[in-house]
Amino acid sequence: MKQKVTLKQIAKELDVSISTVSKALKDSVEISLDTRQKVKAFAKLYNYKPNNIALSLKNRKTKTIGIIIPEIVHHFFTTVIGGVEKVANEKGYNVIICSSNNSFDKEVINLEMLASGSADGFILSVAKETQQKKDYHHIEETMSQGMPVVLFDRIIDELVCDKVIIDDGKGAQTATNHLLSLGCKKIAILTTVDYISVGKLRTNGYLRALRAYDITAREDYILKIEDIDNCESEISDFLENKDVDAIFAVNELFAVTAAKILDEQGKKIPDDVSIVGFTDGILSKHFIPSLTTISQHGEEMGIRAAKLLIDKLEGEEDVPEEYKTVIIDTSLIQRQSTKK
Amino acid sequence: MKQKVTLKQIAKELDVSISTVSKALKDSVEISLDTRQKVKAFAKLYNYKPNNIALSLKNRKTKTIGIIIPEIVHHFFTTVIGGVEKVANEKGYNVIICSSNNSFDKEVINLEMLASGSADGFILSVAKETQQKKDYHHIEETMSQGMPVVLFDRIIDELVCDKVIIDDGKGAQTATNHLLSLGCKKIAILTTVDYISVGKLRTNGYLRALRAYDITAREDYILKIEDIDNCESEISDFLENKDVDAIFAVNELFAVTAAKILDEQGKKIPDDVSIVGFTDGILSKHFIPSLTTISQHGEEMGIRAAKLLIDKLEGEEDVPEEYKTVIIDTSLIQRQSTKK
DNA sequence: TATCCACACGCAAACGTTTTCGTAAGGTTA
DNA sequence: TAACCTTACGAAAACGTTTGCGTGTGGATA
Repeated sequence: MKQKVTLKQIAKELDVSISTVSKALKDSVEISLDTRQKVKAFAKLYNYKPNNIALSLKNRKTKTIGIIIPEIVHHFFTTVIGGVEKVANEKGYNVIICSSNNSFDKEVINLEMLASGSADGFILSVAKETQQKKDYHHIEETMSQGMPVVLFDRIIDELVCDKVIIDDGKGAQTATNHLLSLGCKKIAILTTVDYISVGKLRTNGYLRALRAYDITAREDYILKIEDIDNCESEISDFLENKDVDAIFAVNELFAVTAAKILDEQGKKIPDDVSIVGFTDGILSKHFIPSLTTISQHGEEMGIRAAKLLIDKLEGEEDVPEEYKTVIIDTSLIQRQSTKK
Repeated sequence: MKQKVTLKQIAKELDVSISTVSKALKDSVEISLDTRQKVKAFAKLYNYKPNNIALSLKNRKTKTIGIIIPEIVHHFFTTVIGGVEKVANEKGYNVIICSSNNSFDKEVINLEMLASGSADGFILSVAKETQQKKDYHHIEETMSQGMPVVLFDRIIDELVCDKVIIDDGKGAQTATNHLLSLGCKKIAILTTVDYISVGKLRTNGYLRALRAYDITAREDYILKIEDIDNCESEISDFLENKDVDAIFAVNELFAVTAAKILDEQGKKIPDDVSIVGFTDGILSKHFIPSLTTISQHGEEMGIRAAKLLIDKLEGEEDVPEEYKTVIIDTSLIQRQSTKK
């Protein structure tokens, strides 16, 4: 088992100094051609690779981006990661991914861990618990130590930093408008509790769309689901004996669950009830009927977030602070769950 | 913007030496109680956190596990990651995730990058291209440098290291047996091309099950799909005018795509055709009808892989090399796509 | 008073790099 | 031959830690 070879070892073998080896490998003119070639040959033979840790310590940067997301087993977030990776790799950055599992504590731990030397900056979507607690000290602290942070999707208005979001309200409005334009009048919404920022925004968009059509929103058409894991029974209770002709669901799971329940009730989609979801994931695409949905363009979000972050990382040190909020366009993908 | 505070700075402020600060923070008896308290108070005030990079360099270990997977936007792999994270976090390890995007080159780059200082060991599932090329020098090299590697799912028989797999053949056999026991006689299989190890193993399991039932396998009941992105048309062609009463698909996507096509052909599931899939993902669970499938227990795989790796990392240095192959049990999850 | 021992702390090396600066040897110029 | 310039290399600092060991101070002991 040959251990990793270091400059020191090469230097010893070749009976030159460490600095000579380092310079030779970098093709410095300070070193004679002869020595350069000898060193390089030796390095190649022993498969020398500079130690990243040492480089990080020396350069005081890691060339690594930290991503912290609420869930790793989640299609939307993974598409965002995909986008980040794309840009990061192009620019020679590595990516560390951690999941907070929607726990505030784990978010804090992960952030502090990565912040103490492992990453130069962060792309993050905050945990549910964090949004609930409204405690952002860990993020503020990270920024105040000079590490840029880009928030995406589940952002925090109070925090001054770069952000990448979709216009959740507008997306929801588009979805609802689509249903209205199809002639639907009794449109229910399946949404989340209010402390989830995106849930609230989407609910508002739904309400706005109704208002624009002079339709009075009805309390009993709004279901704020508490426990996602148990959404089936909540939705089932909600839909029982309810006379709706359309459903707007703020995520995929709610949409397909509703579809399933309607199916069991003997209702036809889209003939009896139309459904529009949010997030263009695998479920929407492959479900029968396939679901009309609002695409969030996750990969694009990742790309933009990564670019913003890298710009900050590679930008001038003392350029006046300037923070951007990028709003990614959503788009309606029309499929089978809404009639033409 | 207060920069990160270091031992040196604290030492300077308090007019003591760096070592005193370090020891004080560690509650060393060498340092007087008085000084200790002073240092700690100051450190807390300035929110001192030891620099991980420096620690890694000093200790020659990073307390980080590298995961390299073929795809990040993939339910099964993310569940594995979930399992790895669970164990890793318990044991104080960090996790770096990279995706090879099924490209050999990217796999090599990622591995070399992480191997040069960023991670102590690896958990990896190889890229399609790597299986095709049969070039494993990068993995061998990593191991020869003393970094343990645990392979999972898409493993490489030739490589001597820890492995975590499911018994793909047995799983496929279970699936096929299930169909046979329901009285199905004309069972088709939708599988991948042979160089994907798990695809081949599953195909073999299918064949074995048929043989045990004294049913001769028919070439025209076997579809080896080349291009996953284009599976719909391949499956559609395959299924046209084909008189089958059951389908075993080696993954979720093939299963639902087949279901969709059958639906369009006016065939009822499970009455006309039964379907069994592989991988218990979101699609299988939420599809209508929900799919009977073989669960791979991804999280469990992750947990076992992480444990194996950490055991190696924390084990004695010169204990005789010993490698384990853990086989995770698969299980049949019976749902609506196969009749009772 | 000379010796010894705790006590409390500092020095320095080490981890693997990069880079600035210094310098010896040899050659060129005046 | 003295002054100078190249060429080719080495020494050392720096990044932030940890830790073994050395050491000055003061008090206790003989």
